[in-house]
Amino acid sequence: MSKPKTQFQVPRISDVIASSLERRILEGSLKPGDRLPPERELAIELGVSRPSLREAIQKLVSKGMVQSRQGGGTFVTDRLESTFFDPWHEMMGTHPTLREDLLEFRRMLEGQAAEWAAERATDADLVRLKQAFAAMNDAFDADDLNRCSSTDIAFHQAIGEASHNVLIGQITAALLRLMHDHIHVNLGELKNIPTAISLLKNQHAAIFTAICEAKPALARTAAQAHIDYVRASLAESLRSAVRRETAARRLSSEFAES
Amino acid sequence: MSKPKTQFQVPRISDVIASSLERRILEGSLKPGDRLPPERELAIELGVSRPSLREAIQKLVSKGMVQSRQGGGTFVTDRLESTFFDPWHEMMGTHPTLREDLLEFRRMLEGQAAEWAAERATDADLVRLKQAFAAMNDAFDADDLNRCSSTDIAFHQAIGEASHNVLIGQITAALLRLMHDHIHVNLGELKNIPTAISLLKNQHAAIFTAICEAKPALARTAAQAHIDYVRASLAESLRSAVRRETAARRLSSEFAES
DNA sequence: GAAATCTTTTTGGTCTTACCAATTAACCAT
DNA sequence: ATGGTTAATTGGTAAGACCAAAAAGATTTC
Repeated sequence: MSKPKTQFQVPRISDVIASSLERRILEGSLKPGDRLPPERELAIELGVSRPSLREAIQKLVSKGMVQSRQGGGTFVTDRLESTFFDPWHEMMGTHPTLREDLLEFRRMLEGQAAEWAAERATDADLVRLKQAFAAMNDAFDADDLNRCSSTDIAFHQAIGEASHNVLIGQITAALLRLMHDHIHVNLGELKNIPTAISLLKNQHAAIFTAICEAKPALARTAAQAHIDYVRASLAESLRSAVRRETAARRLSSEFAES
Repeated sequence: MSKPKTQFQVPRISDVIASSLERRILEGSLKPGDRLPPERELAIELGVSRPSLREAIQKLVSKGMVQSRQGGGTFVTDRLESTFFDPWHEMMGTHPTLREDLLEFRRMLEGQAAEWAAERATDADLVRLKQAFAAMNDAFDADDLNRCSSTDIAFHQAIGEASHNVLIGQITAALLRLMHDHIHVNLGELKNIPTAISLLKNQHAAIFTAICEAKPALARTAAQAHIDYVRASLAESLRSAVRRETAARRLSSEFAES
């Protein structure tokens, strides 16, 4: 009857699974929008039965971290975006100063991300970074605007993940998603400047090598210089565009292309 | 006509069961401390299979509304210390690294906020900052833990707004909201250290005067030193707390690490 | 007779298997 | 190519069995 012994609550296996998946999501290995492997595969991979895996998944569903559609799959919901950044999509269009704030914030965020990435990146991080870097260079060479913006985002996000700070990773991802189409437009503007492409490539390469060679201070200044250049070019590009008063037409036509 | 589109997500049966049980608990039909019927009986009574019932129960477990003991039964959580709702809250407790990441991120964020605030604060900003600063000092003197945490948040948020960057302001606010009760707990811990209160007041004062006197570099280092102190004190406080922990607690935290 | 110990029953925890339902991809006919 | 039908994929549910821990009951021991 008496049970004064401190009973170790043996962890439920569904709790272990839930924590494992939770950690994958937080660390970015499972990104918002991603689809989880099918339950049957995942159960085998984790070495547990499907009912146990389902219990774990239902825990995450009740937390709002994933959503399941019968026949479709189970998807990671992006909590940060919905929590923090939902109202900002529209603000982006209406409030022009937000752009400047965003670039300013990115200068700090990505500078810090690059610095920490140079300090903490694992071999796996460097592999991912190298792939993203190569893909981005290919896209720039191929002159494909869509691929340029998407690979550019992937590259910066890889840096954010390599910084090994959950908040840096998540917020970088959210901001980049937020800016997706803006980056697209910005790159279109920058292409009017002849030397812009090669300059951008050099800046990206500088960040990349600084991280690979584990030089934090260099990585930070390189990342900040990159943002500084983008900001300056954008300002210049906007000024000239406004002067010629043809920006609107060209922009809309480019938009229609995509 | 052939097939009506399933616009509305067909409710999972586990969700229906969970809602049903939840309702019984909230209505008082199942009081805190009560034991639920055995899973097998309950499954028959509800007309569902046991795995489905278990999925529902695990949802409630993850919400902190019930607790299960193998061989014992499933009980309605007696005290409403559940802390359910925001999943980030829970992660804050279960994932120790998130705490560290958050403090690391705040060091960058609030350092930058203080720097920019020192550069850009308007007279109106300084007035608000002064009010928040005075209120915080009053609260600390009055030894009122609730007012301490709320005024502390207000002070830091005022700095965020004085930085005149929308993203800094918004994210600072979001993170502070997220940390609200943790700040509360942290302050409680820090109060065990005799000199902590006066040290915190000095640090806040240093940030405040640096911003008022428009010394950006000083403001930044002051803000970062503040976070550094909090982080160090917390780590020390946690270490001594862990030393007092029982074997069971230590085991469960190790489980959470894995 | 009371307490400690052992055995049985209860009860949650997990696995296996099977089948249903919705979605998606593949395929084929036009 | 296009559109519709079919097949494969994938989550949703059910049933049965076995294990492990806890509680209840029976037995032994003093």
